[in-house]
Amino acid sequence: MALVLPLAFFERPALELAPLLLNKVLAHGPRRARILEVEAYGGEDDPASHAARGPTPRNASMFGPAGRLYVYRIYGLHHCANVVSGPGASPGAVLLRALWPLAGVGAMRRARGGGDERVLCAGPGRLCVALGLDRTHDGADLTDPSGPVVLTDDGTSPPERPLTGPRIGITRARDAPWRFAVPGAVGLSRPLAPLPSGP
DNA sequence: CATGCGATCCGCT
DNA sequence: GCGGATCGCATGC
Repeated sequence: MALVLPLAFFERPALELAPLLLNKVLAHGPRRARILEVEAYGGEDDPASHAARGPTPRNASMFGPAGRLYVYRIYGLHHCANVVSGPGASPGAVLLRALWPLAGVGAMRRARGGGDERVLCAGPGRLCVALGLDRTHDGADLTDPSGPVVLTDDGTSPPERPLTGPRIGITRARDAPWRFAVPGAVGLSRPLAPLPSGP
């Protein structure tokens, strides 16, 4: 039984929220997919974040309440979807980088013009096409059960030891290991090695 | 007002 | 591996 996550769940900084989003389920109508890979983006303190230089019409959602979607267009053609973090209206968001298709796979494949199950949602731009997310969903309230897009918990816990590594494709703050992924997951946007040491 | 370039994907080489 | 597609914003004249 899948429960829509409450606002309180999102009321934490992006870096803290990011690993907790792993294994949660994003639903857009009949299309549902499990979160496999994310990246945290902060506020003024994070030079790689869209929020680093203050609010604009494009990134306004990052400066609003937590638990909303922040969807933006990149390179003129692709969309990227983020979960806005908290607390309150402090800027920050978690970029969704890869999902695993759970339901509505036919619709996803149609939207993307075919493709292997493992590739449908493997990448920030791809998952937006597969789930049918674009700028019109910017600001959508993920905690509203009657809204178009919701984030649910189907009882699968986040991994105790998520894979971590540097964020992809950025030019500033390249060293910060703010990318998180489910260990052993098939269908990541790019490979992510486990930490070299462990108990 | 002009320019540059970015949290990307795909097809061809 | 490389380049093309192509939008919105930030920056600098």
